[in-house]
Amino acid sequence: MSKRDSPMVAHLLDALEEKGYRDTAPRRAIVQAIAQTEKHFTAEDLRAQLPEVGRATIYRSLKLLLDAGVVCRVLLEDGNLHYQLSHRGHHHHLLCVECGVSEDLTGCDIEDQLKNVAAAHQFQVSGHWLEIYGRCLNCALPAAASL
Amino acid sequence: MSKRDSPMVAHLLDALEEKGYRDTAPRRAIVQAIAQTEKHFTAEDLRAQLPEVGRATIYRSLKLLLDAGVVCRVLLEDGNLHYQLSHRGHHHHLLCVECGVSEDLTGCDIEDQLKNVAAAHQFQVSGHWLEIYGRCLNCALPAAASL
DNA sequence: GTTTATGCAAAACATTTGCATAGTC
DNA sequence: GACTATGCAAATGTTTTGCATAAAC
Repeated sequence: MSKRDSPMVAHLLDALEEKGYRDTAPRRAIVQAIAQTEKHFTAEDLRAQLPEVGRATIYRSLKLLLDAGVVCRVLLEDGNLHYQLSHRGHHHHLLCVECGVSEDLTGCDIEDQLKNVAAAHQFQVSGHWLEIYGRCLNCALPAAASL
Repeated sequence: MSKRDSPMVAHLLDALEEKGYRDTAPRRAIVQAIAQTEKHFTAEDLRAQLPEVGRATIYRSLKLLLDAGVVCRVLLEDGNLHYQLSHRGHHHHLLCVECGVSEDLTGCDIEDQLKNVAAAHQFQVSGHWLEIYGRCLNCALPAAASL
């Protein structure tokens, strides 16, 4: 059970508890850091933010959060994989290439379309991974103004 | 100019030449290894196949081939990035999760659809990355038969 | 002959693991 | 008290870099 934390922090801790993982100080620190950002991040970003937490604990905790489904990986345009807060289940991401803000896109209805395309290649589709890159409102406006 | 090589090998060497890169023995070896597989591969796969070529040369050559647009990166379902032969320009991949065969999918027409979805989030789309996972004909048949 | 590429070894990262200690339940 | 988590350091794996030598043009 989580104490008086922000709703998001409580949600993340609950997800860990549900999986039988213990409520510890380092995990709280990690979860708080994650809850505070709307951007994607790397293990090393977290490490820089939380120098008091050991490297191994950061990597191990990220795996637990992934496993619990409350954090997911996102693929950046340059091929780097980062982490971010996530809805459970299948979804996609809108990633701002300027500021790094990322947003979950639930409700994915391209699967049918993919199945049709793949059928032409005699492929039986079992899944897909889609990332969408662009500019968020804040970043798109200044760019348009300076044209 | 490339000698009597397979058409694909010649195509790859030509792509390098077009960019002003020299025709060397290690590059030929790398290009031949790549031309011979329809699967995705890693730098270390190539290294195992070509022990006579130095590690650095493999990594450097892969970058050149990427830059020349004849090789691209694919994202595996587990988050690993591999390389594969590629059409130039924007395209997607059908990846067989059983045998690793991968096929290019040219003609991508989901951009409009993505723009609509993203507009609802006030995002201005500039690009996307889509990978499709499933089973190729050879792998789908045995699986269906054993049900 | 000038320029570019190679190979090696070392460096730079990123991630994982073993193990003794400390914290949680 | 039993079990799990942590921190550290070391091991592992991957990719990059410096530099002297060799090959291409």
